[in-house]
Amino acid sequence: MTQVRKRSQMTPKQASACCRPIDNLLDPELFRALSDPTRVRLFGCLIKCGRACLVGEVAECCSVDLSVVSRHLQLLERAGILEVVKEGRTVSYCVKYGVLCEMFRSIANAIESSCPVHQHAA
Amino acid sequence: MTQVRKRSQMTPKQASACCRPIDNLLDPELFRALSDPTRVRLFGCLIKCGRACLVGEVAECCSVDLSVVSRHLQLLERAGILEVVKEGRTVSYCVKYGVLCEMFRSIANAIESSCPVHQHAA
DNA sequence: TGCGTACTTGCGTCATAATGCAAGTATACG
DNA sequence: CGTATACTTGCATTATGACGCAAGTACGCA
Repeated sequence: MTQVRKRSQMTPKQASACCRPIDNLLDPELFRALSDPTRVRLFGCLIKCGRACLVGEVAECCSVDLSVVSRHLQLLERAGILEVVKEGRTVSYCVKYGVLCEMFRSIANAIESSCPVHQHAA
Repeated sequence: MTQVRKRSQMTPKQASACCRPIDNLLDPELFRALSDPTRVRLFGCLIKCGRACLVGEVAECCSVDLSVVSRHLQLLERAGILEVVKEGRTVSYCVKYGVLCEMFRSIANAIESSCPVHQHAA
């Protein structure tokens, strides 16, 4: 019996070697961007606002310094979940709704497809 | 016109005051658990393995000390995404697939329902 | 061209967190 | 009982990150 083991018999080390959809989806950088309460609060405001918002506007949601808000928004943009729009001396950020939805759905699907119970159903 | 503003006219501060499904879903603690590369690697192994794994087994996936792995797994368990099973002197962890799928799907749905384009369609 | 507005960046401080080693605990086994 | 196994915990070290203040930049406007 030299064939591929059933997944339930694999060691975690063996499992780590086999490539699955989940491998490219669990990005620590993305999760890190959402791991700070202040940042999540700002992000939540933007999501619910539903339009591009000025840095100064967003800063009103929180009691932290404007410079802190500026850096948080930059970080969320670098994480790929906010889009920045610079016009003259103003800077606006808006949520990349499509990217976010697709990302979270893909993660959910990938996890589901790795679930042993789901394998039975398939 | 003292009625509720259309969402596209809200300031982020006003938006922060109105309660949406997304409010209780973006949990910084959850994301923090997935914000460390080593932890994500261990978590990925468990997801792909599809069964309960011993701490020692999981440690083979990574080049870090066993004590570090032990602590990472404890943290993921406290975040609610791993389940711990203690039997005799062994300790196993397994992924809470259902919880994870539902969580990520809920986030995706909540974000989608806050998307202005989605509002048009509704 | 001088001033105000709207951010951004440099820097120091404080807090949190990742890691390894060594020691400790708890259970199984002979 | 004594010893090996399977972790867990204490502790020191080092790294990362959040924050505020102050200074800097970039643009618009009179």
